[in-house]
Amino acid sequence: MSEALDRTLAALADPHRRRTVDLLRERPRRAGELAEALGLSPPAMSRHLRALRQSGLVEESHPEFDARVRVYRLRPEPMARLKAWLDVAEDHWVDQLSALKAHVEVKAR
Amino acid sequence: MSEALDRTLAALADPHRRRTVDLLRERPRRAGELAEALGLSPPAMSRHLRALRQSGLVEESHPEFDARVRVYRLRPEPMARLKAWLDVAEDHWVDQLSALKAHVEVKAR
DNA sequence: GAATTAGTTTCGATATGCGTTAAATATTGC
DNA sequence: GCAATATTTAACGCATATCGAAACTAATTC
Repeated sequence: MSEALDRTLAALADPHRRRTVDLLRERPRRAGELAEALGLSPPAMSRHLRALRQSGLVEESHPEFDARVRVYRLRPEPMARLKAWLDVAEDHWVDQLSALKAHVEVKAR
Repeated sequence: MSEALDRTLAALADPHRRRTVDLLRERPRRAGELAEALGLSPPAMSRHLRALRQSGLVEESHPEFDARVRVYRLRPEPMARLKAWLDVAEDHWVDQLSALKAHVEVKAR
């Protein structure tokens, strides 16, 4: 059922990958740009980008002007799914809170 | 800075722990109840619950009627923080989408 | 107070994840 | 064509996570 969610969470669990997502949230970036920003070696960065790609969080594209370069950009679905999962939880918290609130209010009279 | 977020995500990255959170979302539960529901041995469950406790996602309490039993319940803050982080991203998606939309609309004339 | 129950901790084994170095692929520039 | 650039893949070592089994703690029951 929520197999995809597990892979999303696993991908985001690594601090370097989460920072990568933070950077890609601003705009698409080149692999080398990300490596430098995170202080990672190119191989290490490449592996993280592969993990993010396999989780569906990012996608890769080659720019026209230089086919050596690979540009990564975020894909919205995984984050949207995660958000949806959290919102279910949030709804429940709201339920609990409003139930508590109602109980307190009745008691206050 | 977002050290707490990393620990939350690391805790949720394990499928058994995420399912545990799903179960605790409904209501607080005993350790043994969770172990049985997940098909985990008591030691395995205990270790997962410790990880969840250390991440701040759950808290433990002893019920009055039997001090051997340990009841676990969700704590809202970590999920709220995660939700807040996702909402920042969401805002950006909205920006990107509306920018794209505006671009398309102008072009359509 | 002996046996049972609920749960945790420890220990040893296996597996998985991450980083580094070195080599490989592909593309660009001269 | 040859050197340089951008990035990935491969091979290895190290740290960490997880599980099962056994031992342990503490509370309950009879």
